[in-house]
Amino acid sequence: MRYSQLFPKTIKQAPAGAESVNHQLLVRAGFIDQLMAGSWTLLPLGFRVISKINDIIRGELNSTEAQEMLMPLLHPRDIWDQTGRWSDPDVKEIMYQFKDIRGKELGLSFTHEEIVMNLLGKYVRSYKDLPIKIYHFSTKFRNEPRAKSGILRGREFLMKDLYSAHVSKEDLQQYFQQVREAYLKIFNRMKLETRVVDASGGVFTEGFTQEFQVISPVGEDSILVCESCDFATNIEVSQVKEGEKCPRCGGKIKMVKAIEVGHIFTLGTKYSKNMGVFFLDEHGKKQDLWFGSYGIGVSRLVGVLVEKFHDEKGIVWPEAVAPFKVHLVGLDLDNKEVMERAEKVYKQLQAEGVEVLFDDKEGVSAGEKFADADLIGIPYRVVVSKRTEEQLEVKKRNEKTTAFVTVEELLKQLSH
RNA sequence: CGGGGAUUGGCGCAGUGGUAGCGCGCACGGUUCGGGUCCGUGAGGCCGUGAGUUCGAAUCUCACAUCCCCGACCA
Repeated sequence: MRYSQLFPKTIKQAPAGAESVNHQLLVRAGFIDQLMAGSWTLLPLGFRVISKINDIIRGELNSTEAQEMLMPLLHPRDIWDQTGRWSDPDVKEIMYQFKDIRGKELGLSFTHEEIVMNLLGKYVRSYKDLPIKIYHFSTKFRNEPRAKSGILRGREFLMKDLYSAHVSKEDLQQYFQQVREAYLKIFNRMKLETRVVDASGGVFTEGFTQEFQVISPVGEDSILVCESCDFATNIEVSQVKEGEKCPRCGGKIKMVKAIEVGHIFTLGTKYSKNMGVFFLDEHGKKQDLWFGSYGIGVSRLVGVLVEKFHDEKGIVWPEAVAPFKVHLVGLDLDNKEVMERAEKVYKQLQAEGVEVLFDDKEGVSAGEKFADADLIGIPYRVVVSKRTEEQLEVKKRNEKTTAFVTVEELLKQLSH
């Protein structure tokens, strides 16, 4: 991508009122744009980050034999009535519900348990049809009383939700553990350290759930963590208190703020029973399905990553989720020879499959280009200028030092 | 939904009753050329909306809307 073509360009000043770091930096660097409170456009750069995150999630979930699909966001009331959730006062607070022009009652999706169970009811007959693991990436709508903190809490956001149906509690629990491990890999790949905490299921279930929390001062949840091991628990359900000893290792327990990035639920047979969905076991006997659901807040993750990975100059993306791998900065581009060299490097990198953002603008000072590169936060900054001659000047965003290398050496460095 | 703050060119802001200004950005010319150079010229605004007060309102009053923050509530 040529920077001269990139929409939109960076801006110097954060919008009035933007206080949280992710709000300021993501807007300034041109990753997101606000439509209204809690509602954001993912601009081209932001969308590239989303795609990277989704690819990571997709890869790990597919290796649990889960299958990707896509479900509608506009839901008819009658399916939601089957579990009684349409009229649940807690649900009514967060679900957008309305009538269309014919008077048909519809809701905008804030989750898909009912829709998935309805789908399963059409296709599942036998124990041989199970287990089923299906997921999608889609927009979720939640009528939040208060949208806040940039992209961290919106009224409309992107989420990956996975649903699984099983013949038995044991099989569900086994898959639940498998998803738990997959989630840890997913967050690990984007360099996010998460604590897994037992939590309450809110409007979803009274059953067992676990949250994946990233410790951060902008977090909205308070969790109790052990200073010595990875023990953690949500204060909503905790048996231990701050200052006490860790039940696992005896270390000291302290309270910290954290952001929830994932939540996994064992939902038991409640949905299956309420919606009359069952299967026949090997004795021809009707059995309820064991159901689970598993969510990751994808757009929230973008904000969390910025909160965790930034410095005073801008964002510092972990490589796995960066919108581009290389920010190629051309200086002295009004010099024809330098421009030709920069173009050549740009094309070489592209030919090798390296994702590169090429700052090809003429008449822009070096300082301004460097400031933009720091703000956008791409992992490798590669300079071509009069000074670099036949070499490239490489600097990693998260390091201070620069090095002069050949294109071949750079490609080698990028490949591992 | 309770409390607080904000609303003036694209963005950030100043302007306490007498015909609207600065910085950035943008356009043009020159200058500079490795950390947001400098100089000049120019385009761009029903001062959030509505109702009042006044000879006269960005400025005073009231209502509403929108955004941000703190609570209550939650991927």
